[in-house]
Amino acid sequence: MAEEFEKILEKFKDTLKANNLKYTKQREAIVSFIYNNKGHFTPEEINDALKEKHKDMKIGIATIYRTLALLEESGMATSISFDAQGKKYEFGLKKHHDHIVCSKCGLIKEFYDETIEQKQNEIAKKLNFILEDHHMKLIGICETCQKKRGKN
Amino acid sequence: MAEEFEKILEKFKDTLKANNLKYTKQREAIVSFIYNNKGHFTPEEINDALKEKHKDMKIGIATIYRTLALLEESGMATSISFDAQGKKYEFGLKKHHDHIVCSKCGLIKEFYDETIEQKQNEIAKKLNFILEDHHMKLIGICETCQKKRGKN
DNA sequence: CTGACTGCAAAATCTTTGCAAAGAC
DNA sequence: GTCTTTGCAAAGATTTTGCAGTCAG
Repeated sequence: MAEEFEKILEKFKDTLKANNLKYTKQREAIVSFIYNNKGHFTPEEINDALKEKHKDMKIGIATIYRTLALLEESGMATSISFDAQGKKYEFGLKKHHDHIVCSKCGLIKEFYDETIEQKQNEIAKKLNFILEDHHMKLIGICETCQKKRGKN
Repeated sequence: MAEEFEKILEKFKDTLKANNLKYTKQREAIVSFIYNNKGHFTPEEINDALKEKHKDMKIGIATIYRTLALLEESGMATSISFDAQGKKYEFGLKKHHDHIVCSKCGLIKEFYDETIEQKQNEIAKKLNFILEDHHMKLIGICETCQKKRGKN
């Protein structure tokens, strides 16, 4: 696992170098945070977490946005808005997966289904699209919220 | 088709009545626009279109937002953000469907696939969620953009 | 009439940008 | 040294809210 992160970092450095960009503490911290906290964050959450974690390092929300945009452009992270209002994104370095979100508590779980992936390809072909990517989000009520129903 | 719209309007009026809300020109115009222009709009696009279409009627962006929220709450319309940055929503009164979006020109096509729908139910069950809804978005390059590749 | 609705403009959010200082190479 | 990055604060963009007048029931 540790070596996987090394590979990620290498790829990140290569991308930077290839584009005449610089490797900075802040950028490393952001990539590292995203990698090590596989989850779903808003830019602000990342900002707060890094401020907390690296008290010595200066970090600003603008840098988060800029780095996130950079990562997304280079395909190393993806953003998905889970809620039209809430503006919650996912930035992840993981391999492909889809999401199911609890409409009560916001819990997000991930899954992967081969059948669906194949079907998606068929559909794209039928509609004459070259498929590049996809996002799927299921919305439901999670186990916990089913039990304590009546609340929220 | 015309009678379908009548039914929609009836349902809308019923919902309003049931909640002690009023049936106004503005609300009708918005519902009507959404119904008759089955497509994908930003609130601002709806606002502009209505200003253009009903020059006599006053309409403000706040009303659009308020009505859209109302429609969404009552399940008569849904919003999906197609782009984390772009904040583009869909508000539709149609029956369920999913989307494929062209990454070059933004063209949106719709589709429906029974196999995927079934799989989604299975997945939700396996993860102990009660499935309520889902959104799926495929991203690719449409036929037109494939032909004029090199551009953007 | 009464209470909900509307437009407007101001406020609240969220994201991007300009700029001078700091840092990577 | 040179050119990119950074943080900050200001600017933009998007969405929500407060309010007094207007309108539906």
